[in-house]
Formats: sequence, C-alpha cells, structure tokens
Amino acid sequence: MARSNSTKKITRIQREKIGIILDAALDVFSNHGFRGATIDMIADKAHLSKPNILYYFDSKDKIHEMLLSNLLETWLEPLKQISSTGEPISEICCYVERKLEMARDFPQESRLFANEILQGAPRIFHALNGPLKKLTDEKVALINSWADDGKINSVDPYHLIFSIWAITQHYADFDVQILAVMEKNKIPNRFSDANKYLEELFTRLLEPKVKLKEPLP
Amino acid sequence: MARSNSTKKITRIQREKIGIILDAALDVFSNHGFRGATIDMIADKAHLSKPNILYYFDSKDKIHEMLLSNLLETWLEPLKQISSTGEPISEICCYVERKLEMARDFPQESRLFANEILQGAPRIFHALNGPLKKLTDEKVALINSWADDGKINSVDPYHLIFSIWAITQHYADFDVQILAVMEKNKIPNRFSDANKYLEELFTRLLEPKVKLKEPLP
DNA sequence: ATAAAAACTGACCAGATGGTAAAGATAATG
DNA sequence: CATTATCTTTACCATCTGGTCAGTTTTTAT
Repeated sequence: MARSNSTKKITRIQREKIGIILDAALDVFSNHGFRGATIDMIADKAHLSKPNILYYFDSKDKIHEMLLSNLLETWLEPLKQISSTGEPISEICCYVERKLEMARDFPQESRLFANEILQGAPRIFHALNGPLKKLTDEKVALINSWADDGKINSVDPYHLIFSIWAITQHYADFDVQILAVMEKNKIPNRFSDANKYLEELFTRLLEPKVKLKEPLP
Repeated sequence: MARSNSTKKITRIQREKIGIILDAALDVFSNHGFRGATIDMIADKAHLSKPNILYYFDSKDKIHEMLLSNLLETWLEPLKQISSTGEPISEICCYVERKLEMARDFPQESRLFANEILQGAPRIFHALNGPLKKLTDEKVALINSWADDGKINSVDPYHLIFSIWAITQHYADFDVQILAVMEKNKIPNRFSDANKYLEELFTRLLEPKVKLKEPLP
C-alpha cells in the first residue's frame, strides 16, 4: 500500500497521483467546505475511483490535513518577507501587493483557509497559535519600532495587519459578491484598481504626521 | 399543519417555536455551514425533536432560506443610512462604525453570510445582484459626487466600500484567528481599538489633498 | 520472462442524515 | 365538557457517504 508512512520511498506514480488528488481536493474543498465536499466529488474531478483515492490517503481528513499544511507555508511567506532594513512604508505596501497577488492567483487556497477559520479553525488552531502568532509578534514589534523612530505614523500594528489580511483576502473569498455588485466594465481591472486603491489607503495612513516643530528657514 | 402557507394565521405556539428554531439554526448554520449543520444539531440546541422541527419547516433548506432572507434586511440597513446631506467623511466613518458594531453584536449573522458567499452564494445571488447592487450603485454615485465637489479625496468608491465590508466583517468571521494571534491583554479592547484604528485609516484616506496653491503668508 | 510489488476496481457495509407516517398528547373553541 | 385543530412523538425509510476488502490488473525489478 502507498499510505504515506513517512519513511517510505515514493514512486513516480504515487507522486503523480497524489498531486492530481490534491489538486482536485483543493478545488472541491475550497468550493464546498470540508463537510460539503465528498470523496466522490474529488474522485470525479481527479478521474480516479473512490477506493483509489483512499489507496493514497487513509481518509478524507488526511487529504484535507495535507492541503492545510501545504497551505500554511505559502500563507506565511509574504509576511516573512517584510524586512526591517527596507523603507517602512514601501515594505508594508509591498506586503499588501504580495497578498493581493495571492488572492488573485490562489483564490482556492484563500477560500480553503477562510472555510477553516469560519468553522472555528478546528484543524489548524495550533498553527495559528504557534507559527502565525510568532511571526505576527515579530512584525508587530517591527512596526512599533518604526513608529517609535518616527518613520511611520503611529498606529495599532495588530489592526494594521488585520486590515491588510481582511481586505486582500476579501478579493478571493468574496469574489462572487464583487462580481455581482460591481459595474461590469470595472470587473476586469478589479485587481489593479484594488492595488492602486490600497497603496493610497496605506500610504496615507502611514505617512508620518507633518512635524509641527520644524522651524521656518 | 403549520407549514408556512403564507396566507395562514399564525398561532402563539408557532410564533414561539419558529423563533426558537431560527435561533438554534442560526447558531448551528453559522458555526458549521449549511452542509455541516444537521437537523439533529438544530433540534438539540432548540430542545425539540427532529420531526417537530420539520413540522414547522418543510425542510432543512427552508430554515436556511428563512435565515438568509431575514439577514438581508439587517445587512443592507447600515449602508442605506449613509446620507447625502451629512458631512461626507463623518458619514463614511459612521458607516464603518455601524458595520463594526454589527460584527461585534451579530457575529453569527456575519458568519452565516460569509459561509453563503464562500460557497458561491447559491441561495442569495439574486439578492446580491438585485437589492445590494442597486444600493451599492447609489452610494457609489454619492461618493463620486462628493469627490467631484472636492469634499473628499478622490478614490475608487467600489474599492472603498469593499474595504469597509472586508475589514469590519473580518472581526466577526476571523475572530478565532484574531484571538489566536493577538496579545492576550489587547483582546478585550479589540473592538474599540479597531474602531479607533479604522477612523484614522479612513479619515486620512478621505481628507481632501492640501491645496498646494495656498501661498505663504 | 517472471515473480514480486504496486496500483486499481467492483461490490459491499455501517452509520449518519433528511425526511415521512401515523398515532398520541395538548390546547383552543363552541 | 366535548370536539376540533394544533402540536408532538415514536418508529420508521431511503439515500448518501466514508470506508473496507478480496481479488484483478499493471508496473517494476531481477
């Protein structure tokens, strides 16, 4: 059997089929949620039989688990890239841009994540409480230090980060709503328009206040 | 039978029980999604038997449908209140505040809505495409007119609205993540902190640009 | 080529779940 | 009080769904 007993070597077929299954599963889970998805749906989408799916993964849960753990690295990456050595406002705006690109290019991953959180994050709470919290703490400290140095306007770093997450992911998670509501001819440009809007939003927020104490020349 | 044949008069018991069922159902649907929820869960939470639930509602779908249609009015209300006669920036900031209050006070409703949208809005697409779009169009025009008059900074009104929806609803839909990530002693104040942050965020965005032509005294 | 390992399938099972039927209990009404 | 209408429950059913198993086919290694 092929079940992922970690210490076994992986054949060509295993690598291929596992990839196919995960692709199909991502599609199904992200569109229907965990409970709404069935192994049959995944099997259909993957063009494999249900028992064949279960030959590669012990259970529906295991597939889901694998998707989530793959996701987490991808998810943390953009935040990691915020650098303490760069120009603060540009660092943050680039982060926003990267997150927005992810919403555009990986909407299924975003919805998988959203589904999981909405249901109370039963399967990834540990990751939120561990790696994500750790990384967030770091960046919160960094933002605070920038504010202390007067390089950016002093704002609550948690809420700054939350607002970035919220808005960027919105373009993936609530896409149907956006498509339904927006003027039709604006739809094709929604991501570039959003990018422009968000750059202005966060630049204006973070620009240090004009120093009143600056004397006239 | 009590089934909601619209033209029938409603007894006291019907009114009470239907209320109890909808409360329970909101709780269950918002925490588990449509497919994840079972009539048994709703029955347990409502302290009624499953067949008794089905005496008041023809099916699981009908309960869900009723919750969604109740929701829509509540959902549109804050947006409706943006007035063309008020002071623009304050009108928008008040809207943000109202939405944030809803996220705080009706998180279940918010999650019910989020679940529905995430699954592609199969049951309320018509409402998004109809009433919500209509109302949004109106407010988009209003925001544009404010910008034309130089009363606010000129921004893309769609993305302004989307960002307000995204951020405020985030505090309900992604609450688990916020609780996991945030410094513990900041958690109790998260809504008032968010309100302060958001007021600054949108005020700074919308303040008309300083007129550069202003001469030195 | 052939044996062993891996990959795959059809038939099936057990439990969960949405929903029904019919009879019993309760409340409203004359 | 009696009769009717409303309400509730017990015992079901049919279907869906996650998962198993015994055996068949295909691939790989010798």
